[in-house]
Amino acid sequence: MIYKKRTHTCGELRLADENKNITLNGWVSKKRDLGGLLFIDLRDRYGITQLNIHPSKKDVYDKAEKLGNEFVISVTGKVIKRESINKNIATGDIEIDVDVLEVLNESLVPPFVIEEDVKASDELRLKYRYLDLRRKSVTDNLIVRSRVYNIIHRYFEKHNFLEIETPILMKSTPEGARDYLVPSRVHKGKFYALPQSPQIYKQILMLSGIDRYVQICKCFRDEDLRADRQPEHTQIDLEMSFVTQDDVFEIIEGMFHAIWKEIKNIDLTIPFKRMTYDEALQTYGIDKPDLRIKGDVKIENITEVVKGSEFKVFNDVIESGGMVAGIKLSGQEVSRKTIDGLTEFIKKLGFGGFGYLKYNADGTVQSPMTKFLSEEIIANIKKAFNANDSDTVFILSGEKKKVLLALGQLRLKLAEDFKLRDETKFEFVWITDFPLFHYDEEAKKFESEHNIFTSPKDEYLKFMDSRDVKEVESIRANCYDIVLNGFELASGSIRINKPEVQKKVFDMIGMSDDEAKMKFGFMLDAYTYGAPPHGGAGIGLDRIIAILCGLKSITDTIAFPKTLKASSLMDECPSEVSKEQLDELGIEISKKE
RNA sequence: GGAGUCGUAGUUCAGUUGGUUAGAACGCCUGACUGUCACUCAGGAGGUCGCGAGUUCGAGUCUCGUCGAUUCCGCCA
Repeated sequence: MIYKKRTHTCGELRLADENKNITLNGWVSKKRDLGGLLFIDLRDRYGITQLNIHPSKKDVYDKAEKLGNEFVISVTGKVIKRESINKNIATGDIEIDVDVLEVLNESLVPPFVIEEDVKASDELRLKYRYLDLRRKSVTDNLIVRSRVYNIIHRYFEKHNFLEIETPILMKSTPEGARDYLVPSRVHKGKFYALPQSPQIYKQILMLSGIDRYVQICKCFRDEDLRADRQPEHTQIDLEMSFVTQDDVFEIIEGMFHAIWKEIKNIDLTIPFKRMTYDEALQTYGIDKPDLRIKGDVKIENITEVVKGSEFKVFNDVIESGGMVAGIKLSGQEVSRKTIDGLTEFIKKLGFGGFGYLKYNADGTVQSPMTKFLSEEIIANIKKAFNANDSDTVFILSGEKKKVLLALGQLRLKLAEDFKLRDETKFEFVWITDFPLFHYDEEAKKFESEHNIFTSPKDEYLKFMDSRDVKEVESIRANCYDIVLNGFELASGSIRINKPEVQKKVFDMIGMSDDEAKMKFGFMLDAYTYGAPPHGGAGIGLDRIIAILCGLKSITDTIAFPKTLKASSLMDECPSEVSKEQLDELGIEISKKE
């Protein structure tokens, strides 16, 4: 096909280009026919330029009148200054006085109008994703994503990392999430798994002396989805040898600094804040605290303060080893209606309700608990929270962890309802020292909190042979997360590199030698040939892009996302396959009852 | 696996207590219009009310099932 190729893009021309003879290629975005005078907005991914079709050029005008939206055209003409300028678009000072118009392709009427303020449902947008991607707001996300890839590649290259691809077809391991399986034709009845992450490969690369590895890779998990969970997501995967936790932190902090500098022109403060898991839980009631929340909205343990009160609810809880704790809301008007709403919220979390103390501006105290609590205790609670008049304190009592988690949720709810988040901030924080194991009451056994290669901190090695729940659950790991604005962005650990420690972990979670050998034999073998100390992390790229683009969901950071039922509405996958294909694989589909 | 919400014109939605011919806006088509940029104005076409049963004299509306989208819990790093 021969046509006039563009000399400029649709976002490029300015008043300085006046009188230039140029050619543009693009899509008809909008036609405004004033009868005799015809304007066309021509769109490409760079922007929009207005075309002016003058009736004196009859053949051009006749052609232009027949154009529909989304027709692909090539126009040649002169850049002229507009009579009435449009301040809303970058090219708004000029327009093109069109001399030649070629239709490169026609278009059906699109199922929805392609405009920034799109009215179509998500379902329709996904079905016609190619049309949705013509919208600037979606394209812009992909542009940010592309730039971030580029920054990452450059950053790790500069720091001497090797970018190494690991297999997409790998061995299925039943630990962690459910695997996506791929049947083998050559080995009928056997299956590959798609990687949940390249964890095992990257650790093996460390044994190979690769020393610094990075990869931007796809990870697959066949689990039920949520708004911000896709069946395949992208991870910045890295691993380093001869390092401590601090070395890993430094590299990752540098990466975030580089990304924020280049994309947002923001100088992030590094090193990031650090907080242990226990501190996060006790202060914020969650392992991914949102530190953008203004005011002193923290959890205070007031078990000791209310000891010896007349209040039976508190006394029962304290007697059974529980806790009384609360959070403070500063300087907000708390109405009866607010209390009712919050009570409803707390009930959903499995509590009967909560107590509250409203310290009024006039010095009086409003609370359903005044008749049970002495003036002294009420004053001491105020002191414990460092509360002022016009502050409100919400109090929960019960089993310790349950109270903390509920107050954590209440904190987020208050932040939402009273708009306490400073949306301009990027609050990074490392959460460290996670527990290594937890006891599963149902299965009656210990389970790994993180992946099974995470190393225990040296000072807890003494508990690795214990089976006392308290002792085992007290073991802390060389394990860390990066949390940004309440979202977990990255997770990693210093790995176990001594076979005898690894064996203790397997023992703890009840995995026999035979079982371990079957599942990870090759890996355990590898670790007997001189494994260097090493550690790393996996960083969620989709979520980083979502935050950089101000999106709530990761869907629009991905060119072709899937729905919550893991299907793609555009190409209609997954789909059935032919009997021949199944026969080749030796697979039969069992009939549903 | 469980719970909730939604599904009506090409699109986004309205549709009263179950009652005559299912409406609006945008889009689309036709016509008019020389400075629009959400152009304006006049006219027109366009419906398997997701699908399948049931209740009823009568179902877009009520019930059950099913499919799809979506939100949450379980699950998942």
